[in-house]
Amino acid sequence: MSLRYAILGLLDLKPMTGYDLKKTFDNTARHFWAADRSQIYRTLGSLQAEGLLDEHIIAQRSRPDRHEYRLTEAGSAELDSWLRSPAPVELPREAFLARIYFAGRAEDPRVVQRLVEERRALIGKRLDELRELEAPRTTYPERLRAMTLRNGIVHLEVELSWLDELEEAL
Amino acid sequence: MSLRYAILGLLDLKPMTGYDLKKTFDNTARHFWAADRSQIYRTLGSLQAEGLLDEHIIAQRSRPDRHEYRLTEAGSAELDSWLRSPAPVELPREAFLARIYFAGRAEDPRVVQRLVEERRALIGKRLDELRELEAPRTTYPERLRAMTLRNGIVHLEVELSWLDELEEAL
DNA sequence: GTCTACATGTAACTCGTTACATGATTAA
DNA sequence: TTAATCATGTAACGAGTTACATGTAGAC
Repeated sequence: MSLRYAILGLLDLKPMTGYDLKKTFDNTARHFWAADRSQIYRTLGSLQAEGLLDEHIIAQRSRPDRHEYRLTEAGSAELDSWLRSPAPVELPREAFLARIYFAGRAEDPRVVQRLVEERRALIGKRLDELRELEAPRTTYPERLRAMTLRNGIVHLEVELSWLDELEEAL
Repeated sequence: MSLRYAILGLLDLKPMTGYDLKKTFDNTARHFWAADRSQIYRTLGSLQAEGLLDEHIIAQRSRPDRHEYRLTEAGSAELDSWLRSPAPVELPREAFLARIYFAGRAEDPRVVQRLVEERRALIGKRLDELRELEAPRTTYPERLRAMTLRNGIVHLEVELSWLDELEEAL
């Protein structure tokens, strides 16, 4: 359950509302974590119930109130201990590779060709998106964040060259 | 829900029991799909209820009966239509990258160093495991399957070189 | 007049994980 | 005698998705 920690981490950078968090995930953290709005609100509720976040409500005219959250001391300690704990092994679940693995039963090679073309377009689009996220890398935290983006980029690049290899191998 | 289709795909290659499927996922499909035993049994039940699988029970002496499943016509058609349908976009959830992204708040650089070392060991081990799965690539279906393995290998390799880059960048 | 941004959430469902439960055979 | 392999599953929980529900302000 890393969404908890991703939220703590983002709120450590800057106090925010659920709405702001959703935008931040979509805009600047999308290369390593996808978060659903409904799950963000739910998780904010439980983090607050555990005393890891403080909420304060800011009234606005002609707009819904902002419910802004910030880390408590306990939240900050929880984030630290997570950072120092070993990262769990991720288990692969790649629906695209699953299709390729089983595509041999379709004798028509166009089945694979279509999958490959769709994939190439999708990956290319993602690559463009990530390249637009380029951020400064002067301070240490900035360099770390930039390197996670670099991670996404190198994986997408290698995926594209693997797609070329796949087409040649057929 | 691709586990359904991964199971249909594997049973198309060869009729099997839940137990056999678990071994097959762990031994030969682990580079693209991780499957849990309890979920395999549950999914076999629902696929059979939908008429996509036939079960036949083989009695054994001094061992539990084998419940062997094979594709029905409907199951075979379902697998085909999945192969031809566009693959959904995968949403990233990388707990390791999340740690790196937020690790800047720990001023001690050893926090990152330890994460990197653990990661390098883990990725290296996975790479060795995948390299041992090397399979024939003479027929068309074999070549496709071999290429999915190749996909796992190139991603692990690029991850290792990114780890080097990360250490240098700090 | 239509779309986007702002801002909140709940309910129901599906998918995946962990823990529980059983028991014989064979190889080291 | 201990561990691995064979073989079945259920119950409860946790994580993630989809659909539902509401309303204003400002830009084009």
